[in-house]
Amino acid sequence: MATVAKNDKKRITIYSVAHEAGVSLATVSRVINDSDVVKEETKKRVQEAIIKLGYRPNAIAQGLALKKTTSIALIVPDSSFNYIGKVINGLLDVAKIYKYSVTLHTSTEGINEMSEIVDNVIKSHADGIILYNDSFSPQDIETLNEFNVPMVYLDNCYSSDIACSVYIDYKQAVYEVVKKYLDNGIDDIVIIEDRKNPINIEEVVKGTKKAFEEKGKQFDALIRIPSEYHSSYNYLVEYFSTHKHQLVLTYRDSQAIAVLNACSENNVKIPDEMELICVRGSRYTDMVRPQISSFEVPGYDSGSLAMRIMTKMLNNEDIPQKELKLNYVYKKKGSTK
Amino acid sequence: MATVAKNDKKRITIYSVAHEAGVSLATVSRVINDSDVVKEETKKRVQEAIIKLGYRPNAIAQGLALKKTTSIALIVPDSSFNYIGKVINGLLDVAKIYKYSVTLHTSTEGINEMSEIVDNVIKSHADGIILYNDSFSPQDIETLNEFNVPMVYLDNCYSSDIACSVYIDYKQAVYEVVKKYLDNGIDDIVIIEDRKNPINIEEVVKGTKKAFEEKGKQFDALIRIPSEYHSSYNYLVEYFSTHKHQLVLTYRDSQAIAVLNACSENNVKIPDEMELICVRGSRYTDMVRPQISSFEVPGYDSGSLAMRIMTKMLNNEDIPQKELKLNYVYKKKGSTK
DNA sequence: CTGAAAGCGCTAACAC
DNA sequence: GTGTTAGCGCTTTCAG
Repeated sequence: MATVAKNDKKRITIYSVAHEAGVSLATVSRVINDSDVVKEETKKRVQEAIIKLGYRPNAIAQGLALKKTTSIALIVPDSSFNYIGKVINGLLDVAKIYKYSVTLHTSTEGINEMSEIVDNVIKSHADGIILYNDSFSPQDIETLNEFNVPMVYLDNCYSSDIACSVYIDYKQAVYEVVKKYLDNGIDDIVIIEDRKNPINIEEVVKGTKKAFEEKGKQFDALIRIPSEYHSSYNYLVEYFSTHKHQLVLTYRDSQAIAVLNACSENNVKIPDEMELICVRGSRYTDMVRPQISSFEVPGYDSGSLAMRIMTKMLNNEDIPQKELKLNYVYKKKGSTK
Repeated sequence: MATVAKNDKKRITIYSVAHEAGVSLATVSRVINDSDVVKEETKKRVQEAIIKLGYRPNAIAQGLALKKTTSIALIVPDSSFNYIGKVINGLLDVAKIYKYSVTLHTSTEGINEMSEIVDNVIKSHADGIILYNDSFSPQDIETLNEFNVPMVYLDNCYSSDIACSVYIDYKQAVYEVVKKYLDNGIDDIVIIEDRKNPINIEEVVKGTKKAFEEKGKQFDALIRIPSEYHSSYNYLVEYFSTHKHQLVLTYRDSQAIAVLNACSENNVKIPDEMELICVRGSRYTDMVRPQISSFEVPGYDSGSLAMRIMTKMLNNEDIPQKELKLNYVYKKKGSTK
């Protein structure tokens, strides 16, 4: 029968402070926002009262009065925490600086609960929305735009009157590396599908196609994981027991590691018999052996930049560029020759 | 000069709906909370007005009026996203069911910003706090308790009038496995320090000590990573070039993988020459080769359970047990014999 | 410089 | 059943 103690502590509000300091609540409000010029002496008196009572302004009431919540909504796919940790860190660090709080919303792959998420976000009156979800449909985006709340898209290139984006040009990145391989006469190149990142894998394909086309060749070697396979690893083990390629590209770290393992399973030597590149490198692509060649993408920076842009939008500051392309660096590791 | 369009859409509030439907705002309030008995007909009229206007109740105003925000604060170490993704997923899924939103706060290792976080959480008037941070001091906990807001500690065993916890008994888990090794005459066992998880590593040590003591032996083989080493990997490579042990225990996945690599670097064969166990297994401990023996800890479940308990506390429901111990399963993989 | 008072959008008695 | 009204805690004109 252990219910939890109720919260019935005396509420201490702006009134309590006003009373304690012998001023009006307006004055208290002024000192906590240090707006206007309050006489140094009364200011001090109020501050003492605040300390004495342990007063903290109620952000909810402030939100109502100001019609803004100083909170921003972050929407990410529920399966992404493993590889976007740094992005979130960047986001939160900047949010903290600008006194924004962030609420977390996850979207589940496949389930179309977009409208539910939007509903929650709108009701919460977040001042802005940061969307890290590469599988949103144009229609979803349309829906979001209607609410006229500032947005920044992360890892997706898109902008509008009220939306900016911070992204990495995976197409270009992949184009460059594939081109180099083609130049060296290597053209048996395949890409592993990534169901959780359809749009980004599409960029990878585009970059590859571009490089191929420039050589007058055609590319259509996207390896799709049959839907009956829960884990791509199982399929890949099967696949690589009968297929071999010169170069394999994946998007996510876990896909690359799966390829690595599938090959080891089948005694395919990497990089000697087959090379492997993971587009979006992570700490884990560096932990396996051989380490996997990949693009070093600036996770933390993309997060912090996204939040910084958000604060600019919220302050109606000038935004010279609404689609911010981030730099990447190709890191050659042991999985390529 | 591309500033962002301002949000000057006409606000549609409960008044708009009342007007549109030709009823009072009280009635509208009733239908959106479907409290009381509203005549079916007027109810329908109101609902139509809601749809027509696209009205969404303002959670902030509700929060003010009800003195509760239906939001809970989640505090995690900023370095943890890589391995507690599932925990967060569990948390959020349950929160969604109960209509709670969750705001994210991160604490940075070393930096004592606890008071700042507390400040933000208190100001935000979150209805509850879920704390996943194993490096909080008893004093921090004391501080938090003062605010009299319901808390649940994740991965930490602690409870009070107003706090519950969901945790895994790492001490017992480790005790069991170490005991088995000792029974087999293996006693050259070391534990790798984990600076980011001091309390949990302490549990690991305790479990080991207990097993040792039962055999009349003493344990004091905690390998501390010298503070000048940023990455434990570098230190471990050095360490294992001159040391060898029968069994190595780590807490986190990345530490275990670092050991694996350090050994491979030094040509120490795992598991033949040395065995390795990672206490808190993850998808990555399964991805490396050999796969690392570990305890399968129910990340998702611990998250969802924590949130469920939170909702119970918030509803003043009966909580039969305030410290919930979760089950773990030892998974023998390739890193042990 | 400071106080009085009118909201912000919604809920919850309390009347009718 | 439904409307009226008094807050919830804070900001912000507008006076003084």
